[in-house]
Order: sequence, then structure tokens, then C-alpha cells
Amino acid sequence: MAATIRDVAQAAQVSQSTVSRALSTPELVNPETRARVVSVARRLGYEPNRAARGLITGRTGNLGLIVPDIANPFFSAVVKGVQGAARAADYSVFIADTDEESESEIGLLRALSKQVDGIILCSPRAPDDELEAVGPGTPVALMNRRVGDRPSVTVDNADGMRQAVEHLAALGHRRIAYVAGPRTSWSNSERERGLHRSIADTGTDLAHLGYFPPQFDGGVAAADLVIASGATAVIAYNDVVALGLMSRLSARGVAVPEGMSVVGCDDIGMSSMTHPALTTVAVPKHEAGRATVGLLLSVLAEGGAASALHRELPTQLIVRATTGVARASDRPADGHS
Amino acid sequence: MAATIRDVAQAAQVSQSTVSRALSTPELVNPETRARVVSVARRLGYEPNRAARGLITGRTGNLGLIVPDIANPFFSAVVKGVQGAARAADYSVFIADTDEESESEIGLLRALSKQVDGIILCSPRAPDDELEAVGPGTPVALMNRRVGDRPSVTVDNADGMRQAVEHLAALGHRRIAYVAGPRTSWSNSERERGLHRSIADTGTDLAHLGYFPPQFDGGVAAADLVIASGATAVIAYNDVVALGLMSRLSARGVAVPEGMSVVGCDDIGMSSMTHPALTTVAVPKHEAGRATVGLLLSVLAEGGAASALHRELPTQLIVRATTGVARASDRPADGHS
DNA sequence: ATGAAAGCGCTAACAT
DNA sequence: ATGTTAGCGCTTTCAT
Repeated sequence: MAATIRDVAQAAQVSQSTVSRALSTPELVNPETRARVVSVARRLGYEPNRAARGLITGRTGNLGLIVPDIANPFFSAVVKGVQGAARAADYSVFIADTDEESESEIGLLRALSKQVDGIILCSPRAPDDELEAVGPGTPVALMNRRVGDRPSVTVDNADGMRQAVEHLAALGHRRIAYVAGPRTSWSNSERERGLHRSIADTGTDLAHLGYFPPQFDGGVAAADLVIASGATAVIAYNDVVALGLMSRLSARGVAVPEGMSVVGCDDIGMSSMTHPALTTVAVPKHEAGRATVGLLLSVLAEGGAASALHRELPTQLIVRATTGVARASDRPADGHS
Repeated sequence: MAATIRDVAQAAQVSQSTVSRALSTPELVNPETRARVVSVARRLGYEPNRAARGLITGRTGNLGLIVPDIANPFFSAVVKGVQGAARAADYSVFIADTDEESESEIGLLRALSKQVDGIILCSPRAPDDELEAVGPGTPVALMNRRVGDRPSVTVDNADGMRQAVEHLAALGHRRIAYVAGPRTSWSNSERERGLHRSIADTGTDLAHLGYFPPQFDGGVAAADLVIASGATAVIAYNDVVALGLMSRLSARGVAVPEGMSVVGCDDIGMSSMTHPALTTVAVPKHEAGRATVGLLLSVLAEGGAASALHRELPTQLIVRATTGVARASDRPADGHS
């Protein structure tokens, strides 16, 4: 068995209370005693049992994180951000993957709630009312979704779409297609909202192609509709869909960006590694993870009375090689490699 | 506050022990009493406090998982497997990311050890002796590395290389380059071992190009050496490096597979989405994660006296579009699209 | 500045 | 079949 506080107390010839104090509230204990206790503790390899501590303090030092799919590069980047920020604040994180099943979300939430101080629910798919119904037991912070006035961190999806549309309009595109993601996705609704507004503002035309699974195959399936739509540029719900799109476009003999400009969303790592590299609306994934941890911790600290319960992070269009001026025939020959 | 076992006991007019039994060992309690207790428990939304339970049973119901980089698609796939298997066995999982710093590994291990029943250390970078020195406090299972007789799950990297080399040899390649990963990577050593043997067996020639960071940029940096090596085919430490390789190859005007065949390792999701799709030695990532959980749980169950302490999973070459017959000039014209 | 004692929520003997 | 008691490892009054 590992050393307990009693072992340390005996070896250091003091009471358990003194050991506890020496380690948690050093200023309350005589420097000499403290030094002795600390040295004994380290000699014995003593590490306080956080579960036992949590039992009495009511704080576990753990955070829960629920994501739809850890293997999705978008979420794994978020997880990384959450993990880092949590560790910096001396919290451990429990992770749970719902496998994209919205029904698991609430169940996992309840299961986790007892062993953590707070929970981050990332891009939840469950309907608003279920999310709101979750009891007040454990503080919950939402990321990538806004429901009622639950604390949440989101990104400015609408503005990202604005940047994308203005970029395309500036390149001379007059008709832009959008390959939508899941209907139940909050991000998707936000993107559509921004899209409609920017389309109106720029006087361009939108071809909304319907809802596709947010996977590579979704993009493959959408590509033919994109071509048929008469659009010269397309914005995809996310980068993976954009990749699928480009795959099928290439199979159909449509060159990118000469025959079609393509814009993705999220800026997952792979986007810059493809050929041609993908123009995309970058979402600050690490930052969002970190910010959500920060928000959650502030809620914990203030006992729920936090000042800023919502935070919205900016998105940023990254122009790479998949967007070019409209209509290949109008373009001057490209002089450099 | 959430309901405790006492609240349930009072409301159901029984003792705490009965509540505890009704929930954990139902067969020891009168069916009627049990029914009453269960119904009260659910009415009150009672969920047992696992930390308190763990304090007395010595089992926390938690597993720890330490990985070098969650955002790396290889590891996030492993995490997914671990997560799924753990949940199926009613375990929760703590996750910790070392950010590729080998020094953090031991520290995290110790920090986690108190709150979990067992720990999975994935692709640890720390030297053998440090890994062996870790105390007997908490069972540790290694994945993707073998150290002494610590329980471990590995994949047959050497055989994967054999498959790759034989494939390339069959395509007529006589000189094959290898872009190595980190020197401290166990997988890399295993791959080199398999490589040397297969190279000898097939009578081909190896150009070992040195050690590169296992990132996209590592591949980019290696590409020029590959070209200069006179090899007609190259095997990369992993898929991401292979992608970097292809990027630079293309910039240098070398077509894949016509001018150079490329083989990656791991089969991360992106490999099948690129153009051309990458030939790669697939590693069963989910399966490996699941197997490690299984191994760890069996160690826990048998109190350390598990029978099979090592498990090696097969690798599988997946031939896609980046490998072709040697020398473009020798090839017959390709008749179909 | 330190110790003694109580108790967090739960389970496991030990009664009955 | 159920209740009583003790105690897991720790922190926190309350004394001293």
C-alpha cells in the first residue's frame, strides 16, 4: 500500500492534522516542523488521496469533458486545449466520448457528475430542453453551443462565413454553394445565418444544397450537386467535407481552384497538408477549450455568480490554395510556379 | 446537495446497509424491500458517490490514460478505443497528455495513481529504467512499447515492414528508402528491425535516411534526400511524414507513384482521403486500445497474476494509389481512368 | 503552533 | 434478511 497521512504523521512524530496543514496551509505551521514533515512525506513518496480529500472538502479536483467523437480532429484539438488548461490549474480531466449519440450525453453527464467539480459539454447534440433540464448538481459549461443562459463558449461562426463570402465575392464569384452539416448542429445553423446575411450584403447568390453527413463521404456525395448548381465556389460545413468534395470534383475533372473554389471550416491540421492546401475558416480550437475551462473554473470559484457567462471567440479566414478568381477563362495566365 | 445514501435510507425506512445492498448485491435483500429502496433511490435521483465507495473498497472504477499527444490522429484513435472498452466495463477514464515531454510521464503517472485502479501508458518516450522503476502502487499497462515484463500490447511492426518491402519488391523496386522517426521511439526501432531483415530476404537495397521529426515537416525535409538517394520507393515512419514527403515530392516535380512509390504507416483516417490515396501499413488502433484495457482489467482481476502479459496485434498493408511498378518508363500506358 | 475528535459517503464485518 | 458498528484517508472545528 502507498503511504497515507498517518504513516507520515508517525514517522514525523506529529499528528495527522499537522501533516495536513504542513502540506495544504504551510503558513499555519512552524517552519521547522513543516520542513520535517515535508521531508518525511517526500521520503515516503506520500501523495494525498484526492478522493478522500474530496469527500470532506466537496471538491474533487476533477473536471469532466464530454465530446461527440474524440477521433474527430476538431474535437481532439479541443480536448488538447481543455487538458492543458485543466492541468495548469491542477485539475485532472475525465473524458467521455458519446460516439455521436445524443442520448448518451445526459446519461454520461449524470454518471460523471459525482466525481467532478464541473463538466464541459462539447458540441452537444441533445435538444435544448433536455440540456436545460439537467439539474443544478454540478456546474456545466457548454462549448460550441448556446442554450438558455448556461455558461458557454462559442466561436463567431457567422462572422467566419462573412469573411468567406466577402473573400469569394472579391474574387468575382457571383453564385456560391453551401454544403450544410447536420440539421441539429448549432454551428451549422449559425453558419447558415451568417451566410444568408453576407450573401445579401454582397449581392451574391446562394445555392443551399441540403444537409450532408459531416464526413468525407458527405462531401463526395455533395460534389455533383455543387457542379450542377452552377456555382463557381463552394463553402463546406467543415474541412473533412471539403476534402470529400475536392476528391469527387477531381474525379469529375473539375480543377480546384480553376474550375471551382473551395472553402472549408475549422482548419484541422490536415487542411494545410493537402494539395492544393485548403482555404478555410479557422476556429481557435485550443483556445476555445482553454476558454471553456477558464469559464467553468470561474463559475466554480464564484459559486455560480460569474460575471461573464458567455464568451465568443473570433474566427479567421485562412486563404490558401483552393480559392481563386472566378471562371478560369477570364484569368490571366499564371506567371510563376 | 445531491441525495446521499442516508437520505434514501430514511425515505425508504431502512438502514444504510440495506440501501447499499439493495443497489450493489440485490440478491441479498428481500425483493419487496429492494423494490421500495430502488424506487425511492430513483425518485431522489440518487447516484452513489464513487469516491466514497472507492475509499473503502479500494477500487475507484477509474482508469488512467497517458498519451504523448491527444491531437495526433494516431493517438486519438487509440484513445477512442480505450474509452469505449473502459466504458463497456463500467470504468471511467482520466486522460493526460504529456505534450511529447518524456519527463512529464512519470510525474503524471504518480499524480494519477491515487485516483485510478490502473494506468495505460501509451507509446511512452521515457527510458526503460525509469519505466521499470515505477513503484508497484498501481498496475500499469504499456501500449506500443515493451519494457521488461510489464504487461503490454504492441503491434507487429516488423511484420508490417515485411509486407511493405515485399509489396515494393514485387513491383520491381530494388532500392528502398526509409525515413525514420524519433530515435527514442520503440515503434521506430521495431520497424527498422523488420526492415533490415526483409531487405535482406528480398535482396533489395536500403537507404536509411536518418531520423526525422514525426511530423509533416519531417517528411518535407526528408524528401530531397529521398530523391537524391536513388531509391524508387520510400517508406515513411508514419502517414503524416508520408504526406509531407509527397508534398515536397510534388513541388520537386516527382509524380507519385510514377516517379516514386510511397508507403506510410498507421493508416490514420486522412490517408484514404488524400490524392492519391496513401498505401500504408495499418495499425489496429482501436483494437490496440481495447486490448490494452482488457489486459489491464485482467491484471486487476487476478491481482497481478495474469497469464498472458503481452499481446501483439497484427499489422496489415493496405495498398492504395501511392505505390506502383518501378520506373515510369518501363510501365505500360494506363488504359483506364 | 499543535493535537484530539468528529465526520464526509460509503461498504464490510459482525451481530441479530 | 436486516440493523449496528467501525473505518477507508483526509480536513476541519474545537481545544489546548
